[in-house]
Amino acid sequence: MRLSDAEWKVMKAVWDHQPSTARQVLNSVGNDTGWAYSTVKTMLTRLTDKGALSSEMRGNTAVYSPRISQGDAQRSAVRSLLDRAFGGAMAPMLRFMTDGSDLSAADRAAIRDLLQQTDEGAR
Amino acid sequence: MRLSDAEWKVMKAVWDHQPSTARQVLNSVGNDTGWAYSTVKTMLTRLTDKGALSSEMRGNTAVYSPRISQGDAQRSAVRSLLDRAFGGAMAPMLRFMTDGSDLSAADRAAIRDLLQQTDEGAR
DNA sequence: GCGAAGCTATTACACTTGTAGAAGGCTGTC
DNA sequence: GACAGCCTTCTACAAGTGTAATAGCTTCGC
Repeated sequence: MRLSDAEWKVMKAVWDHQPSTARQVLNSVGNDTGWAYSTVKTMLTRLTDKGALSSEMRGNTAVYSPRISQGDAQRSAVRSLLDRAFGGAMAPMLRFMTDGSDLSAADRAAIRDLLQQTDEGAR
Repeated sequence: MRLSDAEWKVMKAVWDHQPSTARQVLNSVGNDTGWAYSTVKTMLTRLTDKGALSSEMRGNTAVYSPRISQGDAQRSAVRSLLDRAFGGAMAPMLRFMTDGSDLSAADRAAIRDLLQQTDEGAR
């Protein structure tokens, strides 16, 4: 399951608050994105068609629930980046995560040590 | 600089062998992709327009060189995934990399320990 | 019961991406 | 010097993405 940028934003809103109506999603992401209601609705429809969400009518209003977990989506996004940009090799990707990151210097040093061990182990 | 799937494949070929002609790129990726020559050429033109490659005519043949380093492209791809799918938080992303990965069990355990420290540090 | 407000479904349109064919220009070889 | 082969540039087209307007149905408050 491949999610586009806009789809990620919508999915996050639904993961955070399940189930959600279109209105609720708009309230959640609207400030950030400036989207129109109908934009959100289109996204929700497309995500439902893709199988990422399920929808159920409650009265005359559709409520949407995730059909895939955030964890699965994240896992497959990482996997896909790994394959696309790093030839599937985990270690080099970790290495890039340790530069200029949000981790503390100590954390970064620790990761770096870990990677060195990985390298030595592979040799 | 955002690279699409196909663009990544082309860029990797050029990074591996600089500078490269369209024919060389095709030889490098053609087996894998089954692309036509003109497909590669289109990609190279688009990448040049985007500023990811520079091109220079050598005789009647264009040779392409990277204008951005593989490292920079990787870094920005990681950054972008981090923002899109993990709200910019490094630790959760690392956590997903430690499940079902190519790293050895020992490596994964080590990363897990590291993350635990990160969590405690943040508390 | 009627109007406002909210909901749905349909349609649209520009841009990006993947993929390539076609037409026309050089060049090396016989 | 003509033809094969390789190169370039132009054009195309379907699918996916971002973004939304619009039209018509429902419902709640007065």
